[in-house]
Order: sequence, then structure tokens, then C-alpha cells
Amino acid sequence: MTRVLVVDDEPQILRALRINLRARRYDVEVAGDGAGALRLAASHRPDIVVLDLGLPDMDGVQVIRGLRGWTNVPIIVLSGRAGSQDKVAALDAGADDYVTKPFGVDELLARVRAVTRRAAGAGEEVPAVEIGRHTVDLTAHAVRTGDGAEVRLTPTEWHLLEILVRNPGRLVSQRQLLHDVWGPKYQSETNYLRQYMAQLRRKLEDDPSRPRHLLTEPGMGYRFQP
Amino acid sequence: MTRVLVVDDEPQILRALRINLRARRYDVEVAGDGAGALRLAASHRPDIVVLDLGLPDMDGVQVIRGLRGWTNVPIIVLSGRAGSQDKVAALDAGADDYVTKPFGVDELLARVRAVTRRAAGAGEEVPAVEIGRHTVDLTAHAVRTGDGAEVRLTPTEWHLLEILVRNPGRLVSQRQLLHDVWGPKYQSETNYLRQYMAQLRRKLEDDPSRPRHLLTEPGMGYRFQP
DNA sequence: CGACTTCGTCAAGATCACGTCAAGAAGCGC
DNA sequence: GCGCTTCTTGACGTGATCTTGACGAAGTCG
Repeated sequence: MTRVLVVDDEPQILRALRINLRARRYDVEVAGDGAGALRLAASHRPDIVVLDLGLPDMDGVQVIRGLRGWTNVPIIVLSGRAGSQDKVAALDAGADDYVTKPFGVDELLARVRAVTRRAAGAGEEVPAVEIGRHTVDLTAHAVRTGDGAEVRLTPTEWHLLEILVRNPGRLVSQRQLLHDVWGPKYQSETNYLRQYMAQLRRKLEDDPSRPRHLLTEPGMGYRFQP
Repeated sequence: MTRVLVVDDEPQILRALRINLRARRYDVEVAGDGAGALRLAASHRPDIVVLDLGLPDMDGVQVIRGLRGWTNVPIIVLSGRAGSQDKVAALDAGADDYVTKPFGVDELLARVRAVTRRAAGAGEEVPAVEIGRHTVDLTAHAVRTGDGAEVRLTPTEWHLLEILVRNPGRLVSQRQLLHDVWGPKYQSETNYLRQYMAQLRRKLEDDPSRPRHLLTEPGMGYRFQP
């Protein structure tokens, strides 16, 4: 059974999540503060952590760092404020996804499923993925459309696409993309991302103005949706 | 044609073996140290390796282990020392035969024949591919056009073509091509690639200015498209 | 409702990579 | 040793790619 550790300081949220997750056959542990979360994570080794950033005793990002020091367990962050820098910091610290409060339980459960699915296949390779009518073959470094025609990507376009495709379903922060593609000195040049994401959508999406796979998460980053 | 890789640090031995083996219709590549031997073996896929144990850069047994990590190519060891423990170490590491210096060329040739006969029943791969009007036969090491005429390629041209053809449809990076053909110190000399890719296209493509099989991926590398 | 941020888009110049030509150096066969 | 092939190295024009700035639209927050 999949073990979930839920960390939140609001008792009613803890109660709601515990009931809903148990109904879905998850094994649920709860913690009300950061110290308890770290202690429970170490002793119970959960398969997923659902973490609220607003904790009474310590900053949520510190909790993430404390976990990432010794485990790669998937972390889904809950945040009360939309557009907050806290969430970007959380993703950069190693969180896997985020959900803004107030959130629907269905949405959270969907993200839990997505994150567990990805963690299950972590060891395997992803040789090819589909984007609209196109197939992205990472090993061959090629993009082909259905009728065999090739789509040419520039080196920078490839670099960016590869990072997103290697993290399917996962939100990748702007800072991380800029750092990985352009280097540590370009972490605030978000126009580069806008420029190249637009080019990728023009080349890969069926309707570039209405992307279905290369999604923008405003203020956060970008996500490749298989 | 059978490909032989000769590894020795003494130029006169290299020269003598090259002349004698070529006279017997073997295709000979030579290396002067262990690193070059491993590189040539990976890119050129010899049918036999003749390996001197006394190399300047690394222990011969290490070279044997490096080869045995991924290939079962027959290895004939040359050694100046008749000591039995060297022999045991080499054979235990995966060598197939052992010749003590000084040796007669006839003896070595006999052992080469014996070892090839023994390994004759090995698995095979893609022997021939088509490029335009030409047929590239990797095992025979020859390129023929439709009417039977032969196209002559220089050793470097072969080396480059072989790497590309052994990775059909896949992008091979400039760095890897330069590393495999010219060695680790030439990884930024992209003019070599431009020079030899142009020569290959002149010899193989129907319209060299509009290549259909030897494709450039700007900024990244080259690709052989079957 | 207005100030502010963020995103998508367009357009421009600067820069880089490629193909090509050419010539000297080195290696090999005779 | 001599002639030939092959390899190495440099330079240049052209076209593609990258970089950079600016603008309006959409959304957010007070």
C-alpha cells in the first residue's frame, strides 16, 4: 500500500485529506509541523509527501531541504498564496509539484497519482514521447511527424525541450530551465524562455496559440504534459 | 576482409606487422598505447586484437579488461616476459592466446588464423547499407556502386563513415565523432569534420550539395539517414 | 477600478556554424 | 630518394541561430 505523509498546520485540512486518501486505499500519516514531518518521514519512509509551506515552527523550504538531504521521495507542495515566490523556492529546493489553496481534493489526488506513476518508472528510459502529431525520439535526437517528415530543432530548442520531456507532467521552474540551458548567470532572463517556448510551440503544437503539451504555469515555470 | 588491431609501443614492430598482415590481405589498424587501442576498438570494431602487454600509458591487462567489458573479440597477447604469472593474468582477464617475444611472424600469423577460425561462428550484424546509388558493406569494408564499380575511401573517411552507419538514424555529436576518429585532444577541431563530411558526400551522395543520407544537424552533429 | 506584473509576439543586429577552397606537411609504396 | 595519396591547417562568404529590446494583451492584487 502506498504510504502518504501529509504535513499541514490546519486540523480540518489534515482531517479531510486523511479521510479522502484512506478512502482511496492510501496509508496516511499526518504531521502538524516541520519537526514532526521530518521525524515521521525518517521513521515511516513514506512514498509521497504532501507538504503545506505555512508551518508554525519552520519554513516549508527548510523541510524540503531536510528531506532532500537523504531521500528522493516525491513532494507535493500546498501553498496558500498564488504567485508567491515561496513556491518557486520550493520547486528549486526539490519539490515535485505544487497545488494552490483552496484546492479540490480531486486535483490533489490526480497529482498524487501522477507523481507516484512517475516515481514508479524512475529507473527506466523514456525513448520516445508524443506531442500532438509529432514524435520526440530522445535517443535518436529527432522529431518526426506522423508521415515521416522531420522537424528540425536548433540546439537551444533541443536543450529546452529535452529538460521538459525528461520531467513529464512535472513543473520545471524558470530558474532551473534558465540555469540548465543558458547557465547560472541568466537566471532572470525570462524573455529567453518566452522566445524559445514560443518557437517550440510553433514547431510542435497542433495549435500553437492553444498549447496542450507545452504548458505555462504563470509565475512558476513550464510543464510538459504527455 | 578481416580487420586486425595491432597495439604495440615499438614503431618497428608495428611497421613489420602491418606490412606482413597487409600482405596476407588483412585490414590493419595500429595503436601505440592503451587509450588509443580502446578508442580504435570501439569505433573500428576489429575482428582480432594483437596486444603488447608493455604499453607506456597503462597496464596491458587493464586494456584486456576494458575490451572484455563490451566485446568478445579475440585477443592475442604479445609479451616480452615469459613469466607464467603474466601469462595467467592476461589469460584470466580474457585473452585468447599468448605469444612470447621475440616471435616469428609465421607463428603469429598461424595463431591469428587459428583464432579467427575459432571465432568464425559468432553472431553477425547489419552487413550492408545503401547510400544513394552506393552500397556500403561494413564487413567487406568496401563501397560499390550499382554497376559493380568500387569507390575508394581513405582510412579516415572509412572511420568516420563507419561510426555514422553503425548508428543509423541517430544523431552523433561532433564531440563523439572527433573523439572516436582523431582522439580526445581534437574535440573542438570541427573543421576536420567539415572537411571529411564534404569528401564523403562528394563520393557517396548523388547530389553532394543536397545530401539525403549524410545529414548535418547544425550545432550538434551529424546523422546517417538510411 | 487602477497600478503592476507576466506572458506572447514581433523585429533587429550580432554572432556563430557550416560548406568550400586552397596549400603545406606527412606518410606510404615503389 | 621520388611521386603519389592522404592528412592537417587556415581563411572566407553565406546563411542560420542567438541575443536583445520593445510592445500590447491578459491576469493579479491592493
